[in-house]
Amino acid sequence: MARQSYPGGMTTEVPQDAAAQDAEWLRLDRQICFSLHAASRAFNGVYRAVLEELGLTYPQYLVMLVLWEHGETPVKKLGEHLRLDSGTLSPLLKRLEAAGLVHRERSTRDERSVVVRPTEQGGALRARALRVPRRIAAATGLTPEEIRDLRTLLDRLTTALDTAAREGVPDRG
Amino acid sequence: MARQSYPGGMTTEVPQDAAAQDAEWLRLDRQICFSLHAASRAFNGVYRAVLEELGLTYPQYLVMLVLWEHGETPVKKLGEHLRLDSGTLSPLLKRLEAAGLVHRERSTRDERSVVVRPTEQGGALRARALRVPRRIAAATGLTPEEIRDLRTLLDRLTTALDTAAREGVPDRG
DNA sequence: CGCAATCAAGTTGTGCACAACTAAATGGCG
DNA sequence: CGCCATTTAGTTGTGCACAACTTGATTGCG
Repeated sequence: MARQSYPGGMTTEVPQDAAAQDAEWLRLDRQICFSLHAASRAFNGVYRAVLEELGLTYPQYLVMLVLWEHGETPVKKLGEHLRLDSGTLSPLLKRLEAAGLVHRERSTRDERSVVVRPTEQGGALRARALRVPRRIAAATGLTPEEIRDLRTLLDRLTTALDTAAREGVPDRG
Repeated sequence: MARQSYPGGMTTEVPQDAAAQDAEWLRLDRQICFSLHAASRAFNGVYRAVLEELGLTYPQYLVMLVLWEHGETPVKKLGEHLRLDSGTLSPLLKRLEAAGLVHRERSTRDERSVVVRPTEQGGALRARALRVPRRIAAATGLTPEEIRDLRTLLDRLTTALDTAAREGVPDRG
């Protein structure tokens, strides 16, 4: 997995003309950075438009998707599903609760835990959300196969990146 | 481009058992949503770790990449390159200026425009940034071919999504 | 010319992401 | 039992994204 060959036939071994190669890498990095960043925000923008009529933001929609699929869920579990910590979830859930879509209640079995469940209104929203995914898929202009490929690639990417982040990113291969 | 067939052999024509299909789509949407959202944040996390020693955030790095490649650039142009508006760029540039990395000056030719250029210190930072892309690429665990494929897919995605966002996302195909 | 439309940057307000921290409950161990 | 490490939510502070708005400069047209 390590030791791959790269653009100029270069390997992760110490190259001879590192400076010139580095400059080229900087250009490539700019491109991939931009692509990913732009795609992420473009996706966000389409979801924003589609979710507007539901009164949900994109992260709020993700939370509701989990609740619709699994029902009553502790904040901790929500965080694991979504890879979000309480610093993000607490205020988000507070807003969902203020909107009357979810109910939060401290567990009696373990009073550290807070259990979140959709309210009746929150459950009813699912019916209106059902047509969202089709519209998003249409907006991507990708075939189902391409969507699947993209997802596979993204999941591999996430796993690798998370591992790298945990173990530290080496300066040289 | 429109009118694609989907999972159950369904087309964008009015389907017969829309409800059951919709429920399945909701599950798929949860998956692709999560994948993209997670990948985006995982990428961000790795950049955060690598850029920490440069004292840059990820968006600040993107700005510096543009400035290193093109030199003196008006805020407007920066925004076009990065697809960011002044509401994001103004405070970001203010922080970069406070850090001594860029200089901002109102153009004398057109006093609406503000021109940004790297300071000497900002230019010097490029040397230290040169090794960043290699480390990121290593962290992805992807081959150069896969990186290229990913970029192609992401660019197509962004174009399609931006078009859909501009033209409005249809409820039914 | 004079004025309305346009344009660039900046400001304000809302929401998300995340690091660092606090507070309270729990569980294990001497 | 009593104490401490761990766990779970929540809070605080910083920075980004974006919509809506303000301000001031420029442009174009009657």
